[in-house]
Amino acid sequence: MLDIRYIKEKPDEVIARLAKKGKDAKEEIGQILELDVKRRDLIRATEDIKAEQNRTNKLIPQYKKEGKDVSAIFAQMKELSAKTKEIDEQLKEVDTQITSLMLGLPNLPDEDLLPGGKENNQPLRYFGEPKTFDFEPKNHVDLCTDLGLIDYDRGTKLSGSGFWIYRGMGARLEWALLNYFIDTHLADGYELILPPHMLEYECGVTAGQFPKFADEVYKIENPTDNRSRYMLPTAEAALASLYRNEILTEADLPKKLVSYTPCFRREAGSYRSDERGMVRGHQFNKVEMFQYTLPEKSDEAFDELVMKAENLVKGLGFHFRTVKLAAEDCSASMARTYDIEINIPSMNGYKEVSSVSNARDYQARRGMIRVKREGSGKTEFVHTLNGSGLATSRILPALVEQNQLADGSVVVPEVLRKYLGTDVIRK
RNA sequence: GGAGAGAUAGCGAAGUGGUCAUAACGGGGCUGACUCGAAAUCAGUUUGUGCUAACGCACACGAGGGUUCGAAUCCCUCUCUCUCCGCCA
Repeated sequence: MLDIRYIKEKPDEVIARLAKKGKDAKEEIGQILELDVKRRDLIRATEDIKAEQNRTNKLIPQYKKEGKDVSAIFAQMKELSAKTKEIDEQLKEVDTQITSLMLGLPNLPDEDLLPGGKENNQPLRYFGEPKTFDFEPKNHVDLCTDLGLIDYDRGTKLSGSGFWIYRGMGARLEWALLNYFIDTHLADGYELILPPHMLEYECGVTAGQFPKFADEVYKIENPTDNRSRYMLPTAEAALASLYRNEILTEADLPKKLVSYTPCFRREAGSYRSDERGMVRGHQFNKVEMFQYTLPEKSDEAFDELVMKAENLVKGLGFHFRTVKLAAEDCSASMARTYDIEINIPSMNGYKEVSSVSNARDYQARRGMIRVKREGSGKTEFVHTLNGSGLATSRILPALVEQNQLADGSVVVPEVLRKYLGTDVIRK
């Protein structure tokens, strides 16, 4: 959620910045400003009457004690009460409209982002060299099938298209990756959080998925009660709500958290042909980094998260590039996002394996997550950041493709050997 | 799943229709006094949100609704917590 005071002060700037994200907010901003004036008028009107009600109300016990007639006061009170009720109803309606509009506005992109979409993404740095082969390399679907790492067919049998089964060494490789990620984060002092995999609606609102992007997540409805829950689309949705409606102290920050969860996505669109196999499914495993910081510390935290993600990819021996996303390619909640992309040989080009974002105070405003300042005692919204560290669904395909040998076996990266107990995966 | 009890400030807790929500009382935190320092003692201070240029004003007693001139207090619905029983990895 954006700061309504900022919208009021500089509406044109807000419109211009949102335009960089491809959002034409002219109409909404106009409506918000209009409703805000209306809202404040109503507040003043109802508060004046309430103050009078309170003053009058205090006279009643006094009059009764003195044995005076209170019927005139009762009549007056009744009138005032009717008036406030009427104005309060209008106010509630206006509040609902403003909230709905405010929740619909995406975050402002940082000033230094280029406008527009993917075509304006800027690679910032490259690490290593693309892998070359002196034989015809197989794609990961064939490799994983031949080596018995992934059972695509039976995954589909169990749950339909978009689901696969890790088995044997495949399952162990997956698990080894997750352990490597988590152990690295623990060594960096992050707290491991294992959250529920079903969340209530409010979590989606805070993270920024709801109300606009509700179609992207699975909804669970239980016929015996009428509560809905939503399959967790990313641990970010859980972690962003961890301190919802709480006031933290300065000493609490930064909170450095890491979660492992499966992530469930409807991915309602059609798959692109170059995303076969396990690159895009309805369920995948991800280790997610998350930070709550003081506002002035979030840039620093962002750099830390990017570096951590890069180091994980480096540790696996991948060539990668780090890309600064253009405004429109950042998701709605985020002020800035860097992607780390690796090369999957069969897919020609780079694929995102990590996405690190700074939401600034956007999520904190939606979830009322604040920090109390030590000196002034004032409360302020915290900043939230998240980054994948990492998702396995593209790492594992890339790993088997890049590390394949001519005989169809796959070399295990050094950092994973202690988890897997072998240095080569063979048939 | 069944039965019962509860939800008030960071914590414990009083308050059963107006004058104890400027939230008693207790304890905790912070500041000051005393002290070489500390403990003890004494004094002061300590919720959030909205509106306002400001003084201030309004709102919030788990959430939402209702009754009433007026609700922490009465009624309804929901959520959560605790105790006992049942079931259970």
